[in-house]
Amino acid sequence: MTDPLPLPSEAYREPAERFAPRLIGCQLVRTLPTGERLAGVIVETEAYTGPEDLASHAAGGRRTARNESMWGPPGTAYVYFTYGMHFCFNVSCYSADHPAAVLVRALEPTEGLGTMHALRAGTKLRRQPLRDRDLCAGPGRLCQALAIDRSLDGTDLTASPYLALFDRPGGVAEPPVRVSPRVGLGEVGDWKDKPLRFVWADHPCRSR
DNA sequence: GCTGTGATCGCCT
DNA sequence: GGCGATCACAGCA
Repeated sequence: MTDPLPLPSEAYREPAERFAPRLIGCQLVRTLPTGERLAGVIVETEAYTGPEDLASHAAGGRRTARNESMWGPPGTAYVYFTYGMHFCFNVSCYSADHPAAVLVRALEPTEGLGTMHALRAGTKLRRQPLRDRDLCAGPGRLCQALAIDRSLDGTDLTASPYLALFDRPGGVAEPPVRVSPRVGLGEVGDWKDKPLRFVWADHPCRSR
């Protein structure tokens, strides 16, 4: 197998429904201001295809200060805050001025697990010890574990020293991917049922 | 494993 | 003023 290379720029130009499964098995690397590396392999994603997608923050072509990064060039990080306490990390794709993005929902943590545990511990007491496989098993969890917040919104993932994506290593089997409807959506008609969620089948680090 | 519920606040209507 | 691309916990199977 070969060492992981940066995800090539043409990969980001795919439509979200193709880019989302393409990201499964790729590596997300977060470098802290201290220089410490935190990393994980992507095991779960969701596609938000464009203005026609009623579940998207950009449904109907909505463009606001909050979702501006969805409209950025392919490879722009879109980080938003939700439920009063969580961040979610997305990667914009397809083309500039087209609001398509892929939500990264879960990672298998591979580097910096000690720091991830510290970041996830936060201020609240935890009754059960946190298992490694649960460190990044959800969109809010992985942002907390990798110290991703609104300050990274708009980051160019193809050129940032702080946040980067690497391709799957060559010479290893392609991960088995299970496709299903997206989760956590409100009333969005047909779009609720479309198969736009991609999960590494039976991976222990997928979200529940 | 599953289900129900409270927490908490920026953003849009 | 209402709600959300969620999480953790309790209680039950």
